[in-house]
Amino acid sequence: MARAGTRERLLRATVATLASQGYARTTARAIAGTGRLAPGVIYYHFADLDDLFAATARFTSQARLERYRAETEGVTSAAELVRRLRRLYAEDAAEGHLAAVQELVAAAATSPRLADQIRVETAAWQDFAEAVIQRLVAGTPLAALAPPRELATAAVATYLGIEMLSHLDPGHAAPGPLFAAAERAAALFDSLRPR
Amino acid sequence: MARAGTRERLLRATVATLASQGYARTTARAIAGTGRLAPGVIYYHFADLDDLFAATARFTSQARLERYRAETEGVTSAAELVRRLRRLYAEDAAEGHLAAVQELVAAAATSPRLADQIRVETAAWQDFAEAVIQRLVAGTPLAALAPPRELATAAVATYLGIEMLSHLDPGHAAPGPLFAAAERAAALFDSLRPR
Amino acid sequence: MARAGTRERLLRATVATLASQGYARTTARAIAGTGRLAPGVIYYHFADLDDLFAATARFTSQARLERYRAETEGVTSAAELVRRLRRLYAEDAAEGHLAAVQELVAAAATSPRLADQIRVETAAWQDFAEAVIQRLVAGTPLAALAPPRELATAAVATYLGIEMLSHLDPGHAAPGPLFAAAERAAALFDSLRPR
Amino acid sequence: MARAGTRERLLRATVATLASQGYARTTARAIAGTGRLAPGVIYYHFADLDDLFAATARFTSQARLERYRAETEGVTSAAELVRRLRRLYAEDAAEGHLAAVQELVAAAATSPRLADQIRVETAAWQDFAEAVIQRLVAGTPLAALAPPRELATAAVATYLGIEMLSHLDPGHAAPGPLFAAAERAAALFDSLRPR
DNA sequence: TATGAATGAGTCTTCATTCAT
DNA sequence: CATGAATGAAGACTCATTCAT
Repeated sequence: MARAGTRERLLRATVATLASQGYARTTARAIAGTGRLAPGVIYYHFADLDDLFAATARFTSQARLERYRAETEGVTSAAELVRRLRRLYAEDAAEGHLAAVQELVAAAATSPRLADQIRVETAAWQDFAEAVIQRLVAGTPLAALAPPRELATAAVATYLGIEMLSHLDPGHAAPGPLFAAAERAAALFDSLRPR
Repeated sequence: MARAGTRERLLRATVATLASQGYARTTARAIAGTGRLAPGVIYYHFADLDDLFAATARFTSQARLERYRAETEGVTSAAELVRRLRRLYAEDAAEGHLAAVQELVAAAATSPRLADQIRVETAAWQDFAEAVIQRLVAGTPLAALAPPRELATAAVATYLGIEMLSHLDPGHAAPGPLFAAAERAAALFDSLRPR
Repeated sequence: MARAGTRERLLRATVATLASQGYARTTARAIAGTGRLAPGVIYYHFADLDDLFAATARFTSQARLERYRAETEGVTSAAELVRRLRRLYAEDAAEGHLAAVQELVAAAATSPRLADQIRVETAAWQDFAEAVIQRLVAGTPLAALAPPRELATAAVATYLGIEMLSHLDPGHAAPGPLFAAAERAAALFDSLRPR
Repeated sequence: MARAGTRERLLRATVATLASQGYARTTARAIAGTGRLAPGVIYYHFADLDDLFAATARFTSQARLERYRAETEGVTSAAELVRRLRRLYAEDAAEGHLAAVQELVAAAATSPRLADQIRVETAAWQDFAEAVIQRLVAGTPLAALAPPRELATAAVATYLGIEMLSHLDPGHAAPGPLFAAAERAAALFDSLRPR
């Protein structure tokens, strides 16, 4: 029963378990429990846990990247961009996407296979960030002093780092003031920009 | 004499093992092996592994913070600051400090005790970053649009995020261009600053 | 048509898998894989794996015994007999018959059902061996000092034992010199025999 | 407690379990149960089950070979030799030595490591058998028609094969008549021998 | 204090078997 | 008849922790 879709159920269960329990407790049993499946199914669809983790990295990263692309398409104002990112970040936090990614990055320390997959995904995110930054910065003096590629790397790093910090905090209070400050800076940036 | 020595040997062995093997493989046996000690000793100096990890977080964080304070004392030029941070970051990478911290943060997902300790340590780092930023930004227009507390949070987040990214990369190539770009931006910032 | 075909394909696949992978790795999936069938079919033709193993023992034993009977029919010279056995043994080795039987005997330790079947088969082989020996020994002094029934048991035991030894040897070198020595002894025996 | 000797207890428990349950049921849990030990100890003394099996092959083979050497030392009469072997075989059967070896040989199909060890042991037994045969046959016409090395191989093969057959038989009746027939043949051989 | 053997719970993984299609 | 996804019970192995020495 529920023949089709088991694979995706496993992927979603893995994201949810990583986000709520952390990597060390994301065992085969825990994942199966979250998805209300028998532990054995995992090995019917994936070679081993490593394989499942790599597939999960790909799955969750691509789904979110799709969403980020759709939401930021055509945005040219920095302030508007920050507002959209704030909403997307809230979605990420709610769905556990960022928390899961962070755990996967930690798990990658033990698994070269997973590290490879995550490198591929972060590269896609850096490309995305670079394209967005390019759109904003083109024709401004900022372009000269801060090359888009490096800004993109810093942006992805900061995004991940903020999630790390906010997960240590029971109130998850960190991102709020940060986005607020970013919005003020973005508004200033927009006002200085030539049209 | 040997008493104090064993405790510290355990702490150093834990940092080294976390950095080289990752959290999941930092077992009691692995730590003891790194420090050339019997696994049993751990329980003479620490209540359990959780306790050892919390103590390690404190130990390595405070030692590095001490060093960062000493190296950045009295620096008022942004460019000089970036140059010093670059050297300190290289030290961190060599000693495995940042890698160990990153693994501890991941481990904190499973251990509230460890999460508490790490929250204390990151707060200390944010205070330090805030003080340094205050020194640089005081009396410049930047102070208005980017409040030092938020900048400090962003700085710590970025530092941790960069380590995450660079650990995924076999060549650990990420930080180089980033520091170079930061140095150029810092020089520009210095030139715009009133004396 | 396809009905009978599938059953026999399963039997052949079981022999091949036993010979190449050993009993412990002759799983339902492995057998199905060898025969390019779905694992589920096994249970349409056999009650369970035990039943399949018992049927395989019967199948391969009877097919080979048929062949041994045909090839040794009418042979009265010991030397000629050894030459024929040597060829038959080479066939067994090539087809994996003996290797499969050896694995089935080991598996019989766990399954009384299979042990029963194998006992039936080895009894048939001892009867065959006894008949052949009877033909050779009749009217010679050997008949007195070595009763055919015991010689037959020893012959079957040695055959199985040689296969065990030769399977341990990567070069499978054991049987060659043994058959050569047996041929010399058989020639001597023939020369001493009254006509 | 019982600090020393745990290793040997494991080896003896492995022999006993192999003999009574067969290879497929000689699990870590079963071995530990037989030796009244926790399953975990196995991995404190051996790398894995493969390692334990290889060590068991060596242990039981060498202990028995020692005994065979002592019991056959100085025996020059074939009839006396067969009588001694009969007693030794009865010991083997009682202690499960031969049954264990047979299961180990079957297990070797899956483990190259174990196959290597068993090859070493069977070689030692063939050397032993060759030396004994040499003593008996020296100076008789048999030496010419049946080279000792090949006779030794055949003897070891037959010994293993008899054990296989007798294990299939619930009454273990096979060896009795065989040894009786061998004794008669040996007496005849002795009477024909020059002194 | 220090050692290292021992324990037992828990992890990943495999596999015979069933069953909806 | 055939398929192949799903189940659940083991199995091998690891590891934090304890404890006699």
